[in-house]
Parts: sequence; C-alpha cells; structure tokens
Amino acid sequence: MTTIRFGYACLALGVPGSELRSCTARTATAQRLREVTAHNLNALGLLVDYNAENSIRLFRISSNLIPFGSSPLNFLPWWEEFSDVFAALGERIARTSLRVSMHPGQYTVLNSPDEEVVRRAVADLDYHERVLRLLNTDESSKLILHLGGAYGDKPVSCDRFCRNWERLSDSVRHRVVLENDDRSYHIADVLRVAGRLGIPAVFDCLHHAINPPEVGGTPGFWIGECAKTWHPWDGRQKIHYSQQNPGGKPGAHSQTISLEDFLPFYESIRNRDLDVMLEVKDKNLSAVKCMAAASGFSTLPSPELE
DNA sequence: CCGCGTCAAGTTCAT
DNA sequence: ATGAACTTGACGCGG
Repeated sequence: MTTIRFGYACLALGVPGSELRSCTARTATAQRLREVTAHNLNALGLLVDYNAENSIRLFRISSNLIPFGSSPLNFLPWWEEFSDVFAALGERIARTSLRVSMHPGQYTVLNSPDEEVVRRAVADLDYHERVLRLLNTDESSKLILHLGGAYGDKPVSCDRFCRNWERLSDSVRHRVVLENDDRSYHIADVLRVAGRLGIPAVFDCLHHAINPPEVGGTPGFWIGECAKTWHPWDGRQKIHYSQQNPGGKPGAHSQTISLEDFLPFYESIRNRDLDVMLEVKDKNLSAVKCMAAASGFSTLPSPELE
C-alpha cells in the first residue's frame, strides 16, 4: 500500500496570529529583532498546531522566520536567546509527526562566479540548517535548493556548483536536495549534478512543464528517476506540484488547485510513495482540498483496476 | 486609517 | 547602462 502526503508552503490562510512579521534594515534594532523573532516563532507554533488538527504532514517553514537570519543586519545570537522556544517547537513538530523543510530562495546562489555571492550563499544555507537543527529535526527535514545561474555555460556552471559544494558543512550537505527550475536547469541537469554529489533530486511539475529537457520524458518517468536518488536516511521522496496561473506569466502559481487537472495527476502517482509540496496562493486551503479529493478518489469504486 | 512606494539579497531579460 | 521581474506580502511613511 503506497501513500501520498500533501503539504503547503510558509503561510496558512485563516489562522489568526500565524502571519509572519518582518522589519527593514533601517528599523532592525535589537528590540525590534527580538519582537519579530518572538512573534514569528509563536506563529510557527500556531501553524504546527493547525497542521496537526488538519492532518497535514508536510510543511515548508518560511525563510523569513528569523528577520535577516543569515545577514549581519541581525547581530543577535538569536539561536541562543530563543533556544528553549525552538526546542519546545521541535517537540510539537515531532509529537505531531510533521515533516518540515525550508527553501532558500532566488538570492541564494551557490554557483555564482562572484566570491561574495558564494560566501553569502554558504552563510544562508548555514542559517537554514541552524533552524532545522534547533528544532531537533532529523536529516529527512530538507533544504530545497536550485542550482543557480547559467552564466551562458551550464556545464561550467554545474562544475562550479560542485566545486563550491565542498565549502558546505557536513550538516548542510546532509540536508540539501536539488530542484529543477523553470529557466535554466531542467530535471536532467539536476539529476546529473545530484548524481555527482550523491544527493536527492526534487521534481517540480510546473517547472518541468515550462523547462523540460531536450530528451523528453513524462513526469512519471522523471519522478521515477528522481526516486532512485532518495535513500532511507533522506526520508520519503518529495516532489513539488503547482498549476499555472491562467492570467499570469509562465511559472506564476495559480490561486487555487484545480481538481480537474489535479485528479489525473494524482491518479498517475498514486501507486508511489510521495510527499507532495503544493505551491499555490491559497496555501493550506488547497492542501486540505487535495487531501479530501485524494481520499475520496481512493475510496471510489474502481472497477477498471484489479 | 488608508494607500502606495519600498524592501537585503542575484540573475536574466527588456528597454 | 539601467531597471524591472521573479515570489510575495508586509513594512512604513505620508496624507
């Protein structure tokens, strides 16, 4: 019996007090940084509780949890000041069997030719890893990362990624997984680098639709290829699923998940074990909707299946 | 209180 | 060469 689990990223709609706060460089005083941090950690607790109450087993923690968490602009030893809060949060996460992840964004570019950019990328990955470690999660709590820029020569830029990989700590390396993007690096590129480094690959369905490899291949094929990169200590294979916003530019996420398109996709993966991260503007609402649709689907009579 | 310009960060593409 | 988009909402100022 295989299972598909669903989760959502960073924010939930309709959970009062769970909104994250932030501040700007100008207002980043010690007091303000402490206030925002305390608020955001409390918000994370509310999100953890919400997920437990709604049987959601997968959640991406926002990179904005700690204001300027990887920048000298945050000069506080927040990991010490809030270590007890993190530990308590970690217990709630463990008790509710929630799998958390984080996803450094477009500004984290490990393969940049610019030494300062690489240095900041290493620091940013350290920040994200520190959060997951403070929460006492194991190494199945992943850091999802893109390969970065192409700089007009993908093979050279992939080589530089692998070279800079050596600068990461073991604890970061044990958590990083590579995702295909919608511009430069398609899933075949990602699998090649993931293979070189011996780390897992995350298949993003919408990015793949926009930026497929020349060699073709169905999503099901590539999900199968990615499955081979996940080892027992990495936890369940993860993929990303989102739909195109009809009124938006290519790659823009839809307001909500359309079940019309979701159900055939679900049918195509339901014979696998997968954790599916939904990227959609209505966040938790679509997660709940997809879970309901999937469970309804699986209990429908299926005479065509033996 | 509301509205709107602005916000740490990197790369790519358009003007 | 300069600037907007990406993803995204929240901040923070001015009125």
